[in-house]
Amino acid sequence: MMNDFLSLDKQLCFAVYETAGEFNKLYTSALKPFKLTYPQYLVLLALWENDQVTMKQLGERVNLGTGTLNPMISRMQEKGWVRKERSTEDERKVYVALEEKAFEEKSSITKRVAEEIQLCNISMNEYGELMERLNELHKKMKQRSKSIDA
Amino acid sequence: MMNDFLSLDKQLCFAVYETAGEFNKLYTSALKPFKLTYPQYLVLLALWENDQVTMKQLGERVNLGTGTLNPMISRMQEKGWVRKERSTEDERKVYVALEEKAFEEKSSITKRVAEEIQLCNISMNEYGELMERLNELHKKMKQRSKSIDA
DNA sequence: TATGATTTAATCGTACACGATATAAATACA
DNA sequence: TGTATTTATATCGTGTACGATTAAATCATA
Repeated sequence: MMNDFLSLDKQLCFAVYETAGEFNKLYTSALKPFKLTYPQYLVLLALWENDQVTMKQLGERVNLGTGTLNPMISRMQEKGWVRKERSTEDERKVYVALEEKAFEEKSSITKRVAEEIQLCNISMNEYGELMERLNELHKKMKQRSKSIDA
Repeated sequence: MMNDFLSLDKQLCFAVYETAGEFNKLYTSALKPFKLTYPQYLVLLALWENDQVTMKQLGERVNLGTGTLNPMISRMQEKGWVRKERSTEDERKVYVALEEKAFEEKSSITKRVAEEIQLCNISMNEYGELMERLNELHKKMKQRSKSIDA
């Protein structure tokens, strides 16, 4: 029983690890024409939904700490996707805002990504099922890490 | 229809990304006492199954290129987990072999990891289901990336 | 209102991760 | 035999990722 569990766990951690890697490669190739990386695209997705947020809020949305996010946003700023604006009311806060370029290119970027994904022939059903189960797992893992912190 | 697809995709890539991140954190904390990282543990898992393989073979098993694997194996060598041995028959090849330490600590490492995982209260059923679906997806994504290369 | 605690960003050190390039050994074959 | 191609590993540059530390602004409260 314990052994079954261990062996399943071994397989699952490989599966998650490798699937994440494949996603990375897939998106990397789709995003290459735009000179965007996969994590940068995830940040854009978050910002397209909700612009003008602080670094902290953005970090919570994409699950990244300041040590990762800060240099990444700086690079995106240099490439003209976003700008940082320090709040005048509370000078600790820095707001991240989308630049015109990010709005203009939104539809070509998402279109390109969708085309690439569809090459994988994944059905909507498969997609939905997998995601539900991933989210269940994700939720449990987050619960654990929170209870550890406490 | 296209929009449903796009929105599902967006959610799925987030879900995979974040779940991979949570796995990383979970294993990182479980492996800390052994001074192992999560990718290093995956390499050990592969080597416990099959020792004495070349860098190339190992890279295929864990889905990592030489640019990632080589410095990682060097670090693991410095810490006494493995050793590199250049083949005398074909001097291009380098075999990776486990050191005694890796055999000795195997059971305490896997035990520690299993304990940590069980804190998440994941049932065997959930585990198995999720993995099957991940593997389906993974297979399709690999097919795609292979057909691109060709 | 001074000051200690909290909040927010930025920086630092270590370790992946990948594609591109370099190097050297082995093989193919004209 | 000699040269071109292939194969295996190593290195390089860029970009995540994370925990720990630093620094500055704000807040709480004595």
